Amino acid sequence: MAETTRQRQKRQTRERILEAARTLMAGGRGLDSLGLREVARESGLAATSLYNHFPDMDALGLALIDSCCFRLRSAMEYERRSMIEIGPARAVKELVGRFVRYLNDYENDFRLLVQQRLGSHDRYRMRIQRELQLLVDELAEDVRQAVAAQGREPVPAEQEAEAAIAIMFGAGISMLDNTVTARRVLADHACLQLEMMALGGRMMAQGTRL
Amino acid sequence: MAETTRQRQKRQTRERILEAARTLMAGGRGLDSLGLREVARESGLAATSLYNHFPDMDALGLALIDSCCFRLRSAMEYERRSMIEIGPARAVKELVGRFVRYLNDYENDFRLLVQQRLGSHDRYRMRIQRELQLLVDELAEDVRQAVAAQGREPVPAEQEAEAAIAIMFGAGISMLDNTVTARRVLADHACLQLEMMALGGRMMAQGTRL
DNA sequence: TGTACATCAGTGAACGCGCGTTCACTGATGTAC
DNA sequence: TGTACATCAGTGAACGCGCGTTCACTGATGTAC
Repeated sequence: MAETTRQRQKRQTRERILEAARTLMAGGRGLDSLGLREVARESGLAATSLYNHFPDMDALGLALIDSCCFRLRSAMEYERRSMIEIGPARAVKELVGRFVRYLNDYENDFRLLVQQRLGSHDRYRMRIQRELQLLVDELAEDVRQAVAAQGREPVPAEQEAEAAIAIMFGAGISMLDNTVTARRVLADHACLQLEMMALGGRMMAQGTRL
Repeated sequence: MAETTRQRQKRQTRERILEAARTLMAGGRGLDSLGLREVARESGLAATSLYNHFPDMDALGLALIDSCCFRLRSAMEYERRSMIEIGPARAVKELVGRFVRYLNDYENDFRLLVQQRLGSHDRYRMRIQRELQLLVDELAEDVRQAVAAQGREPVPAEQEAEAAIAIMFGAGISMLDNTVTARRVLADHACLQLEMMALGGRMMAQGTRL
């Protein structure tokens, strides 16, 4: 059944509210400091109207986080298949490049996710942790497939993926307070670090230890 | 000149205020949600008394962060010298072990630092970033010295250190929401990841690339 | 050592303000006949 | 197609509450003579 006028308008208003919240957080402000009246004002609505879309402020926050999770996944999942074929060196560059692009496009998303990953709100935290775990799992699977496709010894893929995400997120956090030029340097560093990690994984696969 | 009674009492009160703030944040609450009256109540003081110790709430927050930075550095700097002598495998274990101990002892410190690292308050953020950079620099120096002491090729120490801190902090964040048993597993993973990183560094020092 | 004065940590009342949420309402949109 | 009724997104007034900060004040501690 097609969407009625009313349903469409409601959906659009809901999106306007979320967009307003996003706008307000653009300057680096935290989700915690976001006020209901403030969001309403930015949306061009009466404060009380927000209750027609979200039962309370927590629900609004969760909706925001959900949309951030969705966009992070969309951005990072793009063209996973081709990653396996291009070889490890280019795959690392591609992975970091994708992440940097995500960061440029959705800087505030990233900030929100990392902030709330350690926030005081349990549901927010768990939602984000789950999302990050999915990211790690998928990356690990990619690594496994790529290594298998090359006929190499199986590497500790899960560990590599976990470390890779940690390294990229760490670099991402540093990037936030830096200029575009400095960001490029940080991205190069992240590439190098991921490369080291991959090389180390190969060594381990061959039984070498420190 | 010895401390007068008044000076001692003032210092003690100040410490009581900071301690109260710490206590209130113990449940995982953020610095942002901390109220002046709340801290005063927990300290057993009138709300207005806090102004005798801090010009405003921001200053209180900065003092808290300062003390957290100090304790992080103290905890991680302990016995740096011996790290160089015990060899890389044990050094990695020692490093992670030290970090886990820090996390157990000062869980709320860590939470505060990581939260405010991306907070909206510029001075807080810069203070913490500076502290983390010091940590990276020192670790890099240790790596360099250890490698030199072993007569190995110089490795990309700065990169290894940066990645190592990212990996440990990432693991630390995951640990916060986990049981003691799960924390041990996460610590083992971090050790493995650091080891991979070190092995990869050696490969690179020999000119190997992906 | 005793006295007179200065300092200043701590207090309680008061300020204006925005917070999240509730409520009864309006009026456009949707629906049943 | 027209009419009568139901739904429900959006509104404005009002709620109690705690926020950070100011101010004039008290009384113990410190200091100069």
